[in-house]
Amino acid sequence: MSIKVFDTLSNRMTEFVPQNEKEIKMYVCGVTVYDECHLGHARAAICFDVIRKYFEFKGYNVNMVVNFTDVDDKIINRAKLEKKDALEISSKYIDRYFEDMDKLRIKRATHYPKATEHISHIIKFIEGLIEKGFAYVVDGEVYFEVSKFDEYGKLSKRNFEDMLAGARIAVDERLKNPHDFCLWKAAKPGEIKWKSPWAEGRPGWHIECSAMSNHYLGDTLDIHGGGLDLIFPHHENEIAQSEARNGKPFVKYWMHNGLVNVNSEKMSKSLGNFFTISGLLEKFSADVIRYFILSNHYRSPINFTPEKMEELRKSLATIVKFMKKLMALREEVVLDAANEDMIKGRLSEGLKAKVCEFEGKFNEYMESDFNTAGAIGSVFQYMPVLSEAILKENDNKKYAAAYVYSRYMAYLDGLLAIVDEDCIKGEKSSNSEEAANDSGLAEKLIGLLIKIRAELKAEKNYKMSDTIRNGLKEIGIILEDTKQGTNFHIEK
RNA sequence: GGCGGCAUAGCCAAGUGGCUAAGGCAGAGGACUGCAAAUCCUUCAUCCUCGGUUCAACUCCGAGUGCCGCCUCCA
Repeated sequence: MSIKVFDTLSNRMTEFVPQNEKEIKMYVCGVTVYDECHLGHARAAICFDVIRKYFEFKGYNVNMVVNFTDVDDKIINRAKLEKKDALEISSKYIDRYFEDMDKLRIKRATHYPKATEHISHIIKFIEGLIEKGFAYVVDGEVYFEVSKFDEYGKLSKRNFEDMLAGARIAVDERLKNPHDFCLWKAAKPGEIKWKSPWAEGRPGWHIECSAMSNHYLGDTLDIHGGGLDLIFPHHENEIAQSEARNGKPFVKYWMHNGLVNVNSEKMSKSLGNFFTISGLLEKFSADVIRYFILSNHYRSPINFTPEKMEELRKSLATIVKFMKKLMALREEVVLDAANEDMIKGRLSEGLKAKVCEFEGKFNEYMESDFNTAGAIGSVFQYMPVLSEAILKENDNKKYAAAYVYSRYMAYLDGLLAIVDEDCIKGEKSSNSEEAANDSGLAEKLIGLLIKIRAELKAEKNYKMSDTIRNGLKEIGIILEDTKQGTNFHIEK
């Protein structure tokens, strides 16, 4: 089955066909590195991480480029404020970016180009635009002449009259048209600057993406991604620059992720409802944050509330418990390339058909414009179905469990990264018996209390045994009686 | 003012021109338990309003209402 993607330019769902059969050229707008990354950045990163991984899962080789805007007004302002060099600021936040993204289990892109490291490409690109008559020089600065590019507005679906009606742009008398945008900006005294055929200065915002995508991926990209809020003016301007210069379609498929709201309001610094990734990671695991993002369709707006996160945490715990159950059932059997045929040979056709059904459904959702929410739904749908099927396997239960475990993990860990295999293995040790052997003093004490309580229970002294259980609960230790004994876990 | 999007159970959230409208959380009932917890099983919607197209619409079209985003830097 082919993959269908929603393309912002044509405003339609279309079948995905890359230019080269097996290689995908993908460019996603990264961040301007003047501050910490927030939940909105996380959403874009997670969405395109999964999209990229899914293409790879389908056998494509993805050449993914994510840029850093490491010079612009905001960075310069911040540098002035902190009395530092602009590049000091940007490199600090680039480091922070990678810290956050690594924690969120974002697979590294193929390239992370920085604007400041491609000044010569940018200048060359601007020169090309001037030569072709799409750009003009004013006082050492260069502007793109929007009226020269007939298709300007095709991505954001606007025209000049509509845009002038909005009239919230400051009119610069030097410009031929108020919508002309800056390609090269002259430096003010003391600002970071580079030599150019015009005044000493720095590139405008939009030009870096055109120049760097061209440098790494060529004239036409298969996919260009970014947040919905970048459609205008950023992506509109990129199209104008790239198509004006190269005379070819810039992008085959434009993909835009929806924005994040907080308590139904737009998340923004001015409203103060702003969540940084590092701040969120103190309260919620990376798995839950990813699960939050992926349980909505990537193009829809998504609303963040702490209550919802709690709800999702419980929901995700259900999946984790299922995986732990499989882990126990499979005993020591681990499916790998060497034993896969042997294991499959032992399983009934019925079980294999159910797994196949699940995978078919999961993939059907993913192939339909990366519907992760639907795909996750199918994960839940098949948990009881597969549980039952495994129990029917009689002597081969452990092989059945190993098989299902490996199939589920391919999606949950490998693709969506909402369940961490290490976490499943690690949490196994919250068993009281193991805890008693543990060197931790607290755990030894809990083990002792559990032992005392077991004796009280044997004497039917429920009043005292409940006192112990309730007392532990008050300090966040939850006891659970099972046939094998009492387990405990610590409530976060 | 211009452009675009959304409206599905108590809440969150997929989806489809006709077949049982996924799934999660919460709730209800049951099993298990000394009682709990956890777990398992069962159960819980006719899809904003009004028109139209159609043999058939929640799904397509039109109007209305409501919410949201973009039009200025923004993932």
